[in-house]
Amino acid sequence: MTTIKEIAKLAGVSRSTVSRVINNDPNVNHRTREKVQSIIDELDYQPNPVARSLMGGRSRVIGLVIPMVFSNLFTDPFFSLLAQGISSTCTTNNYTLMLWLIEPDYEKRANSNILRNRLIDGIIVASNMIDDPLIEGLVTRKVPIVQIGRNNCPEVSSVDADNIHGSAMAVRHLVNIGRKKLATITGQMDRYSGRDRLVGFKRGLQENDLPILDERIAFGDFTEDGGYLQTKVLLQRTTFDGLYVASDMMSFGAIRALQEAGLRIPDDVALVSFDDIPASARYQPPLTTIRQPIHQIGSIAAQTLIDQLESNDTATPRRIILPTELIIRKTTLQPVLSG
Amino acid sequence: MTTIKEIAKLAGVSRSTVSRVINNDPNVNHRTREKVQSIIDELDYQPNPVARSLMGGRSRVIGLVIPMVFSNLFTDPFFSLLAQGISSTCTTNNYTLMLWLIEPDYEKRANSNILRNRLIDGIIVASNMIDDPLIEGLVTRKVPIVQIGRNNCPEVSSVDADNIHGSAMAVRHLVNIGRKKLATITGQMDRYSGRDRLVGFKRGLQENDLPILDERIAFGDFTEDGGYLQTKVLLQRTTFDGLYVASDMMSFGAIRALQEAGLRIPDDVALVSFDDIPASARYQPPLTTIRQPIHQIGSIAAQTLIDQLESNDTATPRRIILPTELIIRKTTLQPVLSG
DNA sequence: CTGAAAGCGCTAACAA
DNA sequence: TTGTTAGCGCTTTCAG
Repeated sequence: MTTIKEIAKLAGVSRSTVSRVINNDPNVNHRTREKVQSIIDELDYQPNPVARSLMGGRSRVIGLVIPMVFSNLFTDPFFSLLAQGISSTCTTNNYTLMLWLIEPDYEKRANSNILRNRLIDGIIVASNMIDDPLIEGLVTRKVPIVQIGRNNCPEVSSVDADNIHGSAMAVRHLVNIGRKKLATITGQMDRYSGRDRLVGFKRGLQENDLPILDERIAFGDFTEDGGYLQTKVLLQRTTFDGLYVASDMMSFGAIRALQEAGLRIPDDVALVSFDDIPASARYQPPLTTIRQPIHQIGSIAAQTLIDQLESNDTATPRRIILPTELIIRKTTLQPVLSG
Repeated sequence: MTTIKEIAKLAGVSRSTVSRVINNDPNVNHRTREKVQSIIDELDYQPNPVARSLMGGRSRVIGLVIPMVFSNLFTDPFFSLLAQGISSTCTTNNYTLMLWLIEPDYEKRANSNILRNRLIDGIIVASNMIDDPLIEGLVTRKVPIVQIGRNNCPEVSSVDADNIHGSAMAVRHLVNIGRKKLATITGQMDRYSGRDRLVGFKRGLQENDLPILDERIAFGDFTEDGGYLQTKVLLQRTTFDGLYVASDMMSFGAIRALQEAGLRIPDDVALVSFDDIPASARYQPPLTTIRQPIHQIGSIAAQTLIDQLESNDTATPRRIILPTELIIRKTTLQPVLSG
């Protein structure tokens, strides 16, 4: 492999000078710079990032941590889309990506590995856990960090979908098509995504002057089985003609439960769910969903981190919230125009 | 951060001795080893992989390269499952993962970055392109490599699903349920996965004494639109009561075309497709598929690479082929028992 | 403006 | 069995 030494020899200068050329140090003679540069170009030389980061300099490597809570990832392309968005931005900016997929069983070990890693310049953590110990550890060690999802650390940058407005939008849609008795199945309450989607549901009810009834709120866990179970609970406990489900996966279970109860969708119960995963695009009955821009979230997260690194300003956190989109798939009901 | 120097000082030995303890060099006194080890444990010290790899030693970092040909990855959890399998094995063996998702537009640039990377000990490439230039470059530079998918380089290790047998199995199933006029839609012929699935289809026909008719072979491209188009082509050109589609995504398009032609599935045309992506599990009509063990492929690929690295034997390639599974989802037809 | 020298954390060859 | 020394490729003082 070509090293700085060879370039120096060929150019007839010292290694320091070559280093200066590489790093755009202004203190280099015009002619010297050109000569060195031409040899660098000719040999297609690039400095060894490993040596650079050993110096404590920038390695141009950033980390991506995705906790694999439950096995959602098996069916949910969240990870693919996110990684794609991040990777794409990294490529554009000449960064490489270090990936950790954390399995619950190995969480502690993985976290300690990540914290001990000396290579990365910064890290993106896709965590929606409230008070994630990894985030706290990273903050303590002053690793530049961008979180995917919301957090309560004011010093941590974050990029998140607008769960609250998205959920309120779902309610608005159900009201628009004439539904008044709305129920919801939530995600876990120890995640911001779970909490915020419930907050949005309630806000949507308020905006439409509908009552918030505890009996119409069932607490799920973002899994298909959870959706099935909690729908049964709702059916026993209350009546409803509109159902907002906090994730597509749960809605698959919910639909099963509704159909078993002999209810037609959307005639008897209209449904909106959050996420818009690809499987929901082909689902029967047609699903109306709230789509989050996962790819975009990824690329913005990466860009945010890279900006912080390059500006050397990791102290000023940025908190970005991206809008969601209502995806209406053909329903058999005519929307009722309302105020 | 803790360094080997501090450990040495605290243990009252030289850095070399600490290094020997870390690397399990037998030439260390029992008592010395214990003492050093206890300090290492106490301080939760881990050697800096960056320094290690600068030495040309082992960094315990391996690369994972996934080319994002077309946008299949958006809907196909192939990537998630594969990454999961690989990541899991890495964690178990104390390796970390460097990820490159290669977008077609940036392929050359990304390849050159990968090739120039000095950090990784070895690399896993999920490429099904025939004569992939990246693979050739890596071989030239003697980077230890395991390919996901088949290849024609005898010196490269590979892990692949058994596309040939899987496809023959699909044919056998169609024959078992009484179909005799079988057609297929293939993948691209510049990929082994495309070729092998066609080979398997033909082999299946031969095994069942059915003729191989060119008019019943339509060349697709692993996309939904391709499946739709090629089914139209088949419908115009020939008749068939069984269709083997080389990927689930294509089968979604194929079903659309069949339904538009007024054909019932599986009554008029029975269908089997390769992959068994999650979306196909919920599809209507129920899909019968050939499932490839993607998660397992990933973890075996990682294990193969790590074994090669740790045994220092990167010269002896391993070629592993993993069996596929026929997933039958309720069809309305009774299987006919056959020899 | 340029070069010599030191050092990042670690391992490996050589001495003791 | 252990310590000393040199060096991986690079950047960064410090002299010149």
